[in-house]
Amino acid sequence: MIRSMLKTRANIKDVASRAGVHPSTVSRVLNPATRSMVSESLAQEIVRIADELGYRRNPLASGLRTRRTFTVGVIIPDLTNPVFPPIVRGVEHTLDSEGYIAILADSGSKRRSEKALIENMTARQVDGLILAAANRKDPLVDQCIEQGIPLVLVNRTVDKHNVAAVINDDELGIDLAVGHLVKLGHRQIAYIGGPQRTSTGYARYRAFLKTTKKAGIEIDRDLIINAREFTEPAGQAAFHQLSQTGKHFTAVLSANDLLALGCYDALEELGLRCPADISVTGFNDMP
Amino acid sequence: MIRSMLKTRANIKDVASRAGVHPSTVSRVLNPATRSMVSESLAQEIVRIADELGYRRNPLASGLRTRRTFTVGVIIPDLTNPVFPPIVRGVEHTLDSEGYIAILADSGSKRRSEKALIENMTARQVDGLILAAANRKDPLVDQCIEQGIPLVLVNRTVDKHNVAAVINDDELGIDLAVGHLVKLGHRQIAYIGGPQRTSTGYARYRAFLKTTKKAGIEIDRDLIINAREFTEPAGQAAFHQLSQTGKHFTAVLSANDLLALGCYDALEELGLRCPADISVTGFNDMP
DNA sequence: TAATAGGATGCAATCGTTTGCAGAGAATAC
DNA sequence: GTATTCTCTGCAAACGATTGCATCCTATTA
Repeated sequence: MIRSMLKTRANIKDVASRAGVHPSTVSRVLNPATRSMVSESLAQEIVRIADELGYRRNPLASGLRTRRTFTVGVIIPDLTNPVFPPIVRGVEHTLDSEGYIAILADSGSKRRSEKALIENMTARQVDGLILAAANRKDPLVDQCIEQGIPLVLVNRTVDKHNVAAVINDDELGIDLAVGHLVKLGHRQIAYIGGPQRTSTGYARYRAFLKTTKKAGIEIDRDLIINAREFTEPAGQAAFHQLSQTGKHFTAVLSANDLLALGCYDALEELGLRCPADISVTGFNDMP
Repeated sequence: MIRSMLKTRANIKDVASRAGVHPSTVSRVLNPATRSMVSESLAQEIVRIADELGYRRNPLASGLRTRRTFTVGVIIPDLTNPVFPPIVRGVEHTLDSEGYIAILADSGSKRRSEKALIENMTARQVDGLILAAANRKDPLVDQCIEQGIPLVLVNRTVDKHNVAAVINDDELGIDLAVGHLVKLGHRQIAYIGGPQRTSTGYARYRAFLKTTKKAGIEIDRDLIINAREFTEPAGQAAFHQLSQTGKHFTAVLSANDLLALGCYDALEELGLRCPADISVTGFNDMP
């Protein structure tokens, strides 16, 4: 075959000429929405020829014309944070089943690069964006909405707008954690929260206050520390800060598992044992 | 401005007409390789106008013409396996710095879907593929090579061809692990290996045999089990199988951390403690 | 001063699809 | 038997960029 030497792949024109029809006819057959326009017998013949030639529609060309790329951008702050892989996996799987693909970007939590990434993705004509790194007030989100880019937030949400967001029930989670600690007999509970600029950090902090109040537990404000980041070092630092207050506490509730891990590090440095000396509870669901 | 009402974004024609030149001139200016063709003063003017209008090249159109999409496909068997996120992150970061983006797909270790994914990605005209899921004999890899698709293997490699692969030094790793156990005084060492169809599983198995021989350790073949998968349940099952041999061993070396985790599960079920009763060593570098 | 070289820009075809419009028959209505 | 409506397919113009070729103008050379 000459074809195999010249071009890498059959295009719509090849299929058309092989079937003795015009490319537009082939296009119509291969598009479910327009398939009914062409006579059934011819349609079948065209389909046959198409996959005989191994034809695949070129998404670039078709996207150029239709402005749909069946592509969505996924921006994650840090893929090595164990919260995200399962999310990404699910997202990717769902997209795949609908014929979409995911463009993945790890922003490394840098705002600058997030802006650039969004820019890049919209230039690439993604059909939508999935953000897992939004802050409560987020100019980037504002901008997307303004430009009319379909947007879904994951894990976190924003204060303004009402943009689709899939998040978990922070209040319930904190409630369960507090309940658990209380049931174990803890009364002096410290709290290590996350950054208040994030919806999760903020919601969990509020939930902690509310839940402990409801349970009738007195909380010393000095035993509440909101870390600047959801990271292990931040948790470690926060724990040290707690212990430096000199106040007594028997349990620590962390707003996030990475923070909790940091607590363990600090415990070890201080020669304390868990749970013998102090209980540490996290939030997400890491291994 | 009428523009803002009609189209979403300035295109090359807009820039051209605003600058009073032909689109081709704009194209040349914006392409580093051809920029020198146009007079410096005009070039600067065009650049100025371009970013005044917020012009971004449309990668679909340009890719259609040039057949380069600055896109690479990344196929991972299971993103929730902690080995992969750092890899993906690194890959993505490097690609990004070169103006490429990553299309991520999690194959769920299914061969069928891998084939479909590769198909999908090549249809989308990716400039290259990164596979983290190759088997030692891999028809999919053969196919890519045959079709001339640039390919890089990560984490695992194949027997045939010599395709670029970035992998770690399995032999060294096993050597270190065995050395460590020996130094601790272990002599009865069991081994839980990975699937022999993978280069990692195979190489580590060979390395184990070689290293223990070198160290003068007698290994009972019954205490070597190669699991079918690199998963926690597989490790668990393998450990049970080991204990059912009734043979004595004081340490287990696992070819992978997930397998090691499975061992812990099994230990717990058997009421054994680690490291008091038995030492368990893994391989990769999970938290 | 005429011939020639060279630099800068425009022209138009092309990449592979999609889709509004038009036209050709065939079928139906009157 | 003519008029009207369908049904099916082709035509050609987009979509937004790139690039070989032609052209024009200016500078160099003999």
